[in-house]
Amino acid sequence: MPKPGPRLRLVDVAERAGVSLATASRALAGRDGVSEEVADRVRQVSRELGYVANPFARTLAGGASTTVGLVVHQVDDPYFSEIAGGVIQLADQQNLLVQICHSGRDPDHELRQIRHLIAQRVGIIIIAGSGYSDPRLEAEAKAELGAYQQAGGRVAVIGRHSLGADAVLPDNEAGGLALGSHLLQLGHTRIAVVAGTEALTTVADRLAGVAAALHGHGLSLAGLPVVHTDFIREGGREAAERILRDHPDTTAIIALNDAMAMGVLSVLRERRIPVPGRMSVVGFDDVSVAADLAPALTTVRLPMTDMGRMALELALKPRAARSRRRSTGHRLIVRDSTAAPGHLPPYSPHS
Amino acid sequence: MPKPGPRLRLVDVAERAGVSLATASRALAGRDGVSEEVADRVRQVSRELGYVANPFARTLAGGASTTVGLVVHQVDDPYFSEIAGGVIQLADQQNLLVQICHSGRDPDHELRQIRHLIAQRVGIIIIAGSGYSDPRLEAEAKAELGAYQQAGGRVAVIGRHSLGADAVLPDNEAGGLALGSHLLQLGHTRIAVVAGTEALTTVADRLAGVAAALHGHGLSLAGLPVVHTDFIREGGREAAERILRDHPDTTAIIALNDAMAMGVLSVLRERRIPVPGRMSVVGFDDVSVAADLAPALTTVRLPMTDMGRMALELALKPRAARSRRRSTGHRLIVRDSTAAPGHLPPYSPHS
DNA sequence: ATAGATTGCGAAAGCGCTTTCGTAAGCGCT
DNA sequence: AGCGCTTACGAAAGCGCTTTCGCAATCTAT
Repeated sequence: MPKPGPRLRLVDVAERAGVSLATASRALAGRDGVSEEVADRVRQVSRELGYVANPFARTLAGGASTTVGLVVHQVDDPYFSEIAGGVIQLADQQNLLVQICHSGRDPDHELRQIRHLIAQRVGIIIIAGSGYSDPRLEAEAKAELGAYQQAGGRVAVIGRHSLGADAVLPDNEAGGLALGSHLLQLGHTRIAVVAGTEALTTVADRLAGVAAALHGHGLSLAGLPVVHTDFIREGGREAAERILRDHPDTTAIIALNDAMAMGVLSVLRERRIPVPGRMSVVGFDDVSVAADLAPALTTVRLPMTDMGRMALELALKPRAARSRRRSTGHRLIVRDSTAAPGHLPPYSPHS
Repeated sequence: MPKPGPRLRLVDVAERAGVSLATASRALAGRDGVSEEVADRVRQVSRELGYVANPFARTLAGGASTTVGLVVHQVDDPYFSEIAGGVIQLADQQNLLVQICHSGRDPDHELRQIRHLIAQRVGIIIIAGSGYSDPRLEAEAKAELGAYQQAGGRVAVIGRHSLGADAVLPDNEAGGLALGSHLLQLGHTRIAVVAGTEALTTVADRLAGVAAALHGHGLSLAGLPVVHTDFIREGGREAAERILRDHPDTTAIIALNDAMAMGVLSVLRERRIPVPGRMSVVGFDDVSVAADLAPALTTVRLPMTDMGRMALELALKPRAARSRRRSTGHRLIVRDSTAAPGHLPPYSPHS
């Protein structure tokens, strides 16, 4: 790995401005103890020379860190990249740098990333994405982050409530309920759920919402196929194939996120199963492409960009005595992937 | 901004291992000048104590930087997030941290981000996304990066050739040619091009390919509507509306990236213009959702994930005397959004 | 006027690491 | 035994910044 070379230092600026190093530092940091006149001169020289402070030295010397670490499950998943977009939007305004780390949906890796960020001494850590239901791992992460916060670090989490930090929380349960109710009202009863990894709390929450909807109609989740696979497109594909094979009379599929819904749709398209004619499909999140899919996906909208922004806002605010929670709105977006059942004869794998 | 608190330092490890600070540093860095026995002891203690070096101090002291800065035009554009995925994949393997910055497609902002990364003393900078045709800005960025490389920094660029650095280059012109030829062979002649920002070199290259295809069939780009808008979905929408208004007899639209193609498709869907029956549409890039669109998009596939990986590989290799170029394959992927023209009567805005 | 409180600034001490330089010990050679 | 040469390690100097501390100079109060 290379090492960068000589650069303009603060001493150079100080010299050119005819002041001491200390004064120059104070002037640029906006600390007082410097006359307006001198401060102006320093700022002026600094601008002329195009001086940019070395953040490593600054941080090392105990200065404030200006980078925010963002941990996501997967960078190239639209759900996370939209959240990242929101974080970056606000960070840019505040002149903060965002460092994105991805955990690959592996709780151990996530913990390692968090440790790394803490070691980096970033000032703010934002953790996006569902928590894991393994209590040991959550506890470990929580302890690590607790010490970090104790030491002055700021933490905010998105879509997760178990980390003892300020949180931005979509109402996953209510969303699940809305989705379930929508399908039930259309008249579906043979509903299958593509649930994603069992280890994710988000999955559990959304599932609980679906269960509640069913309960309201005198049905139960226990009687329906619930397939746990990976929380990504490929997982949706697998689940869809299993459902078509084992429960060919299913008329509606609830995927607990849009990525999996896209996988489901792709399988249905390959098999030429009409959506929504023969099968209704719903997703969750409303990622930006959901509206462009074939057919346009009925889903629950979460304001991902706002969620990212809100999380950074929370982290930026002075730390409160107890962790704050901000919940986000959600809205059922009905598009073309759902309809009443029974428009077409049921699918037969051998036809 | 908070400052993190006290942490385990290298001296602590050294003390516990009964060696000097210097020896501990050497042992952990794998430098020689330390006996195997002592080195083992230090590593052992370090592991037991869970020591993680402070990268700021390390970098400041002239050590190797382990973070790579990735500059993209827009984080939440799938084209870039797939590239980022590739970079991160390899970086993770190499135990490097990736810091993603986005420039918002603004060359000035991009330059600022680059300066920031250099100031951060990251060891590697990867710049993804088209260059700008403004020669002044490119020159400035090039100068900045040149000095950085002079000083030992590593730079790689993706899809851009003007920065005097190792580059991963998709053959945009050949891709444009493939797209043009495909439509011409289907029999289209009233083709419109949705070109994206004029200031991007990628746009110019792809356009040149289209022009070459036309030329081969005795046609010329000059005779066709070429609409320059933003290189994103919304730009595609605008362009599509303009084309439908001003050139209602168009039978095929070439969008120079998938994002804009998605915008085009969304407008056509709203107006209930059948694709490909009445209008064929092609994109460029083959982002992962392209296959799931309505209809599935005919496009040119670029291996974005590989491109990200390749760029980091190039940057990791010892610097060559002159900048290296690796070109990527591309492949026309014919899906359902293209067909021969004239299957249906032309669109009339007043029907 | 003089003591005490401000204010504006410079000197210098770190932050935690890497690296250079110096030294003591161990080696083979004459 | 004496010489150089290598090897293993410690002391100490910095990397570029922030901050504490102390000292003039200036100001307020008596």
